[in-house]
Formats: sequence, structure tokens, C-alpha cells
Amino acid sequence: MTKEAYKLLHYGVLALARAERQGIRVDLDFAREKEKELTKKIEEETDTFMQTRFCRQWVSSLGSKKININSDPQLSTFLYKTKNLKPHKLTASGQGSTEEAALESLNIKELNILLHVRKLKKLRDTYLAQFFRETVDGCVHPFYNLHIPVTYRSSSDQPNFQNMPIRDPYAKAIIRGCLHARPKHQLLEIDFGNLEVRIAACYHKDPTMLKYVKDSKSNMHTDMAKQIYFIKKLEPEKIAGHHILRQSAKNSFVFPQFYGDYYANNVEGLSKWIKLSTRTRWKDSDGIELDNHVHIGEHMRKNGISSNRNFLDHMRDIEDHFWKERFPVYNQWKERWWKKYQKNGYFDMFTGFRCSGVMGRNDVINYPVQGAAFHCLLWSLIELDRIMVRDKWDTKIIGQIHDSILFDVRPEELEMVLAHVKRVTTIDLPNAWKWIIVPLEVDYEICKIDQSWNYKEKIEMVV
DNA sequence: GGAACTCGCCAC
DNA sequence: AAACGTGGCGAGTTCC
Repeated sequence: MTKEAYKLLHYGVLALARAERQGIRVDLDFAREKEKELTKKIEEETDTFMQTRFCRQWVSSLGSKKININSDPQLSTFLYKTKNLKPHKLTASGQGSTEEAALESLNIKELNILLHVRKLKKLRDTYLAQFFRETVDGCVHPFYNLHIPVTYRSSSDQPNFQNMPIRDPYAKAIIRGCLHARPKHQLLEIDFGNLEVRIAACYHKDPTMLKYVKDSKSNMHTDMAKQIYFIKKLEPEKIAGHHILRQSAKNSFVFPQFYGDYYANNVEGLSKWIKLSTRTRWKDSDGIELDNHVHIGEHMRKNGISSNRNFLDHMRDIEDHFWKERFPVYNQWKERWWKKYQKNGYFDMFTGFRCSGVMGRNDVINYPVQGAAFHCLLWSLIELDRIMVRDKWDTKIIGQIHDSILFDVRPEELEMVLAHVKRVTTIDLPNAWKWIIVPLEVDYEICKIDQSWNYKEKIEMVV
């Protein structure tokens, strides 16, 4: 580790400790109310489930043993041994999986109740329970660890502030609805846009990727959606179906590929979005509608993709093109980087951290990106914390989520804070670290005064 | 009765 | 050649 790397950890710990001590306000009354609602729903839905024929079968299969609808081993045994259904997937230890996708693939409607109860219990017993357990004088004080992840990023615990629900609107409203700024203050969240993609580009310097990152008119995910779905023109804003196609390309192809996944797994993910039947054919009855009310299934069939086998071949070609034609320089960097590690037994990040020991190929390619990306956030946080203390802001840094910072802002200071954030993240940081050869982008989301974190909204910077 | 394990699922 | 990276946490279960 270089001295620079050591300093990052040292000053990082001090800055994060200040955020930990500051804490995040929790509306415990709201949390209690939601806990009651969840408990009521859980009890009702459990009752409904217990009365189904499916559940009565399960009970009788157990003999004298008592049913526990939360027990995955029990459910697995019933589904795959008693009923002899074919597991969609096996667990690490070789048992039939009972995860969401596996249960959905069985097409048993009673299992949807079970899945919904699972979600409600997670909200109550994981997230709300953490608030009740960890709140002190109206605040939670999440810890940020710099000594745990092998990649030299951070983790958070007691409570973990880095995995609060956000994608599911219902879960988001309950959990983030509990979290507030101090009275008469407002939450501000700033986050780097596409940070890991940009940091990866600093390592491999692929010209096509550099163009995607520098030219705001080009869009990698839209381009990939067009290629995957045989669409000439894709305007994500206009048609909901098109937006979903872009999302699916991003979340089920591009990012998994960057993490080291391969096309056969991508097919699984994409099929879910566009409802490719689990058997062999595309379904017309549901799925996404394109222009002229053409279903995605029909559209794909017109382009020669009529079965899972076709789609698999198609995605293999797409993957091949992705690495060999679209990002060949990125691909060559991966190979060089991996070879160099095999020769040396270690590699160094841009930020001065050395990773050594036994690692797999994907690890060696991912760690330097994941680590250095977080260090951009940490450097910015240290600098903003320093200014905050120096200038005696009433505004406080209260949290951090890998590529974002949460502030509890005094409204009169908002404009001033935004100006500092913008300068530190997009000017001072690239100036300090010459290896950053791409522009950095930062997005800003604010909540109105006294509103919870559930209501954050993007703002355009006018500073 | 607690430690260690498996499994599932939330985030980036 | 190989096949999704990093975490935390809860419930159920098994082991000692």
C-alpha cells in the first residue's frame, strides 16, 4: 500500500466517524404504524395460504411434523421430493431452489402468496427491526467499515445503511419513509453517474467506451437494446415498452457482462423481462408492446428468433460482437491484466492499494475498478467533510453508499453546499488524480424540508 | 443453548 | 479457459 492509500484510509475513517456520530433521524412512530400494517397483512395472507389446497397437501405430506411456511428445506422437500416437480435451479449444496424465480417458474398461483409474505416479512423483520433496535435519541448511527471488503471499498452495519429498499416502490415508501433530516432541514443525496463504468475506462482506455462516456448524445444501453431486439430506432422516453427494453439490456446484459457473466445467463435474465416462455416459444399473449401494437414476441419471431435455442444463439453472437467488435481494447486489457496478475501474484489499483493472494479471473478484473471507484467517493467525502468543519456548516454529512453521499442540509445553505459538491467531485478530484482521464458526472436529489428520504427528487444544477 | 452453516434477498 | 463482483442480515437448521 502506498502512503497515499494509507492517507485515504486514515482521513476516510475520521470523516466517516463524524457521519456516524451525527446519525440519521428515524420516525419511530411511523415505523411502528407500518409494522402494525405489515403484521396484519402477513397474518391475513398466511391465513389465506393455509386454506389453499396446495397448503393442505403440504401439511398432509408432513405427517406428524408441523408445517412452517418460512422453512425453505420443508418447501423444497414438498415441491421436489413429494410432488416430484422439476427444480428450475439447484442451490449451492445441490438442493432444489426455492428462490423467487424458481417458485415463479413452477406456475403455482398459491406460491405467489408465499412469495408476497416473504417480502412483507423481510421489510418488518430486517429493516424495521433494525430501526427499533439501533435507534438512539431519535437517530440511527450506521457504521462504515473500511477494513472488511477485499476490494477496499466500504461496508456498513448496525444498521446496514447501504441496502435500504429503493426499487420496489412499496418497500421504499415504508423503509425510506422512516428516515429524515433534522427538523426544518432537508435531505440531499449526491451520486456519481456510471462511476464504475468510467473508472473501468480509465484502466482499459477503450476508444468506443471513452466516446460513450464523453459524448452525452451516445448511449451504450440503448445501442445494446437496439442490437438485442432488432430495433432501428429506440426512443426510451416515448414508449414504456422501449424503456423496458433498454433497462433489460442494461441490467441483464451489459452490467452482468462487465462483472464477468456470459451469454447463457444473460438469456435467463432477458427472458424474464420479455416473457419468453420457459418452454420453447415466445408468448404473444403478454410481454412488451412495440409501435403499431406489435408484441415483442411476434417482432422477434419475424427476425428469426422463435425459440429459446434461437435466442441463445443470438445472444452468443451479441456477446461475441460486444467484446470483439464493440470493445476490443477493453477485452485486450482484461486479458493483459489477468496475465500480469498470474505472473506477479498481485496487482495495484490506481489509488495505491495492492491486492495479492489467490484470486479468480473475474476478481482480478473487477476489484481494481470497484475499489478505485469507491475511492473517488471517499476522496470527495473527506474533502467535503474538511470544508464542512472548516466553514462551520450547520449542514452535515450523514451517510455514504459506495458512490453517493447523503447530507442533512440547512435550507439556507443548500446552494452553497451544492456548489462545493460540484467543484470537489467534478473538478478538484480529477485534478488531484491524473489517472482520471474521463469526465465525472454527479447527480443531485433533494427532499423538501421535513420530507422523508422516500420523496427525493432529481434537481437540475443551476449553480 | 450457542456457534456455524445454508438459503434467500436487499443494496451498489 | 471459464462462466456475476462486493457486502449485511434474518430465519431455519444442524452440530457440539
